[in-house]
Amino acid sequence: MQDEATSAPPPARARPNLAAVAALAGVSASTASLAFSGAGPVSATTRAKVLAAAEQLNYAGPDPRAQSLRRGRSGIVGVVMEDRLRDAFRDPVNIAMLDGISDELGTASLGLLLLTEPGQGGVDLSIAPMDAVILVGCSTQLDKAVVVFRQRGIPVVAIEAEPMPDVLAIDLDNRDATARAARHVRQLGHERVALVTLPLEPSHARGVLTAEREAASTAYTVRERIRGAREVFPGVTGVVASASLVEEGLIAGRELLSSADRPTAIIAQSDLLALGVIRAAEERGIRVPQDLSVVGFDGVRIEGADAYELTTLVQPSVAKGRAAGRAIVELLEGGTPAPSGFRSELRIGNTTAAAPR
Amino acid sequence: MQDEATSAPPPARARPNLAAVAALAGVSASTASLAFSGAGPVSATTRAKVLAAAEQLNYAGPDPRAQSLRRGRSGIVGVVMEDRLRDAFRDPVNIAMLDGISDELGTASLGLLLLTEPGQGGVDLSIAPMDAVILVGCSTQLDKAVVVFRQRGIPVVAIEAEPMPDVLAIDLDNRDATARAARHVRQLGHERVALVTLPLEPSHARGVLTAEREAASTAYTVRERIRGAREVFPGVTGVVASASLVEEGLIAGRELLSSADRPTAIIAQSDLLALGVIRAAEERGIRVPQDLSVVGFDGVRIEGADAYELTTLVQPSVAKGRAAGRAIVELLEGGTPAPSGFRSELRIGNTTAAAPR
DNA sequence: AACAACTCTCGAATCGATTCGATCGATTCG
DNA sequence: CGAATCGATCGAATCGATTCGAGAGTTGTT
Repeated sequence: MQDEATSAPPPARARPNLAAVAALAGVSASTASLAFSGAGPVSATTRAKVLAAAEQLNYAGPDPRAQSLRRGRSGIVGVVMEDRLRDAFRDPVNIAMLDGISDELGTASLGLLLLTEPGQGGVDLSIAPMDAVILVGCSTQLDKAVVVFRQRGIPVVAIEAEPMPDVLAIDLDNRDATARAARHVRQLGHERVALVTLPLEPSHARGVLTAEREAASTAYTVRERIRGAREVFPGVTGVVASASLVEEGLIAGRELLSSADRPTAIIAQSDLLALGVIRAAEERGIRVPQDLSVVGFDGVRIEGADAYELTTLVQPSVAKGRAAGRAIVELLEGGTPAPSGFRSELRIGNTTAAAPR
Repeated sequence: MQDEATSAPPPARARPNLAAVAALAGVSASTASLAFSGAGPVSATTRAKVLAAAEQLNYAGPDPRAQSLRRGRSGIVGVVMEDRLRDAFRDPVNIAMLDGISDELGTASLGLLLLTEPGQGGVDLSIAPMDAVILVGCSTQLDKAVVVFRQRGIPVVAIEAEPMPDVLAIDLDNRDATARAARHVRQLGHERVALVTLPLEPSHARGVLTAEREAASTAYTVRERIRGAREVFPGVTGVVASASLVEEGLIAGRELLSSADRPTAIIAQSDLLALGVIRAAEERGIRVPQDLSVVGFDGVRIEGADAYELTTLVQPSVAKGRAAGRAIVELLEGGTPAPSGFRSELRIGNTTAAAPR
């Protein structure tokens, strides 16, 4: 690299392109393209010539980037998760959903680009070459990004998000389901009830669930579930966890169970949190369900929770993901899929019982 | 859509492009480009004019697909996982690694395209517009894909894979670490030892670990760990699990512990498998560690394993991922990062003890 | 006043492929 | 035997931006 620029730069063996292959094969670029894509009549001999030339030049096939531009499709679907990956993937419910998504996308030969909400230093959401986007439990903070998607004509599907114009919703009965669980608890005679919620803010701050925080929050699912609980226990409140983890449920449980008139029932917004609460109870010698009833959400199987069969709301996570993936595929094919809503089912286990007197 | 093709097709309001914006702003396309990218001197007034025109036309900014082609970069890094996502993400060790990867990639504004091995109906590995690829614990089945990557000049980093030319290796001391664990077991006086391995084949078939299967396998990590165990217990064998799951460890454990002269120590290839083995022991009233010693691999924290502190090989998963991500970034910047190797550390817990006599 | 230096803008080439319509021979049909 | 048909191939336009070198206009120096 230190010699002067000579008139003829060293061959530098640039990567071959379709034109080079075509030239070597003695055909036009259009024919060579046809030979690779198979979209058009090409004689067997010509195709063979082209492939031979490609081999000779060490050509790997049409450049995906150029194809993207020309076809206006990159074959990539963005999946935007609210949390840091490390948090999101720790909850089996998210994995199940992602699995559903990837299943459907894979069938349609679409790649899955993992993205996290902006402000976290990740990729600028609007800069990636995506054909469509799936928003997973995202806050309304994404408004700006959604506007860009709309401008670009990129279809957007949102799983459990605040309804937005031009965004196809895949919803879950968060509110109603929680209300059903709450009614179950009330029928058992509980009156002192507390919540353990998922994070309310992007900062994932722990702490008491205050009216201000609640009002300021943009976390749709969390608020819906709180509302559901309030339908049955109007003034109910509780604490906010910083992630859906057993460890976090433990911390929340300790806080709730340390007070003098501790609750007799705790409604947690995920099974992991619920399990943590149970651990906190065990620590203090509080028996579940005799002294404390605990309700979860999700209906995932958790290793190590063998002693209990959690009373929880079983949600169809994989189906949810699958519906989102399916919707994306239909949208990309020009169809107009209908929004869908999924129902959770209250599964009564052995972690809820009549209130102690 | 049913009317005849008229001479003048309806305006159809095509999405605006940079040229349209430039025209409206009364500047050239090149100037408009500069105004957006900021890579060149543009007067404030001109920039304002361009941005105003963009707003008026509802232009969302330069098309990422076109940028990819022109720049020769898409900003996307593929991460190829061996398993179905549902399996891969169930093991915290993989999540941790992915977290390390995404951390480094995010810092460099690179997107993370999740891919699975071919033959699973997913995206054709060589068809996605990627700038680089990370292979995670992949079998040598990927040879063909790697060839294509090389032809395309796409750098490849492989985590715990069979060494391949032109592929940067991020390695773990699987063999040596397992040997160390095995020595620990031998020092405790164990002689009847069995293995519970991770899947040997892409089919993820369960069953006995036979010499034939082993020889035919392309699962590098699994074989290395087996070899490590053999350094200490030359003829040792065992059973193959179909995934890294507690449930699978349970199945494997049942099989191993049902035989008349059951092993006094079991070396499992993951902590999840080890925990499953312990559960199998509990089922049969076999005490750990008094009657049975169990060793794991990974050093992950597992919910529900509180009763035991697993003797295991703690591996730096996040660091491994981070190293891979870092290497990718360097490679894309034209650097030549060195391959790296990570060491696992034997952490002795309370699941191993002197062999029963 | 002439020249250098600097700032801003533009034209044209380029990235690598796809695709539509036209062309050209060869075959088939009436 | 002329015309219609069909298959194979090619040319040229297009996708949407980036970038290099050149040119125009302005300011500063001696």
